[in-house]
Amino acid sequence: MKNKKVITTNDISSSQHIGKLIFQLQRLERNPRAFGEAGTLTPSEIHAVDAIGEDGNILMSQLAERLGVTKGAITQVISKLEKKGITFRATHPEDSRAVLISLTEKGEIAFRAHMELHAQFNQKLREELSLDEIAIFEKCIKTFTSLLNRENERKSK
Amino acid sequence: MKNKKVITTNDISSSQHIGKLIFQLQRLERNPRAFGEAGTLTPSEIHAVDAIGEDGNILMSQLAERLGVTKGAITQVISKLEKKGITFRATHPEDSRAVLISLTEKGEIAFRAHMELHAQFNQKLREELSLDEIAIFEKCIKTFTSLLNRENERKSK
DNA sequence: ATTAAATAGTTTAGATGGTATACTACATGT
DNA sequence: ACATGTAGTATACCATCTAAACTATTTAAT
Repeated sequence: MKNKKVITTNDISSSQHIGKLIFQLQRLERNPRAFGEAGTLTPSEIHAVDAIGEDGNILMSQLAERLGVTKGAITQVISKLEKKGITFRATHPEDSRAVLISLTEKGEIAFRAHMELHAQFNQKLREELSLDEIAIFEKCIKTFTSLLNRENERKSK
Repeated sequence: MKNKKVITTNDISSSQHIGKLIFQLQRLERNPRAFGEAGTLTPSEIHAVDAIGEDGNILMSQLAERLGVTKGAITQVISKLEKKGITFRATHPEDSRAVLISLTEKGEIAFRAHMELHAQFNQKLREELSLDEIAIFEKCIKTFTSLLNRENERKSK
């Protein structure tokens, strides 16, 4: 039987906060969600919708790059979205191998519902934090992310 | 063909930073990793090791609660860890239904290697951010997490 | 004491989301 | 013209989770 904390240094506390953040993020990323008239979409589906929505239309391979997954994974998620009537494929006019993905009307609804969700979340955050705090928060997130990115790059070599 | 940004408000930028953070976190959470002599563990395995390591020993159901998954999921991950020689089961002395999980020597090695990884990461973060910034960062993370938590709770009702 | 209900953990089928690999079809450079 | 490269797809497999049915044990009610 041990004590709860074997090592006690001031860096543990920040780890704990970040740990809880990761916990909640993962929890959020595990469940499907309803997007208005567009119906229920899984996390990976809405991520794809988000990327397509921001670009207007996008190649399969660009989507793979952007979401950090293989082309095979994209084929699967797009096929599901197509079946749900959220996206549609079109052959690229100058390269018949390439496939351009776009949002249907229903897809646009899902996209806007998702944007709205984010906007609401950001507003809640602004209600609880000052502008200065948010500015620093963003800087820290950027630093944190680039450290994480370096970590991920290092590992994938 | 649309413009890259349909809507441009100042809350978009913070979304983008957070989006990238989530992207990198998920990327990190997708790949197994080597923990010294203890061998390679998948993300969910090291999460379990972490929780057990901090408590010394823990019941299956406590572990499920702590990791935010069902008991069935815990049974599965612990069975894998046991097969790898990282953890072992013991019957609770006062309730023969209950099972206490503990780390083996090898499990302790994995736990310490993981702690070390976190400590190194925190140190890098401290090199790039001031103490004041870190303090605000932690406050923001806490706020952000509790908002996320509320969101998750709302949904699971 | 008996018995019903609650609780701890396990098992298993199926959902989700990813990879690796082999494949088809098309494009491009020499 | 032909070898090589590239875009996307299909498929087998892996990791992780849930839900639901199950066993075994404990607790509570009468």
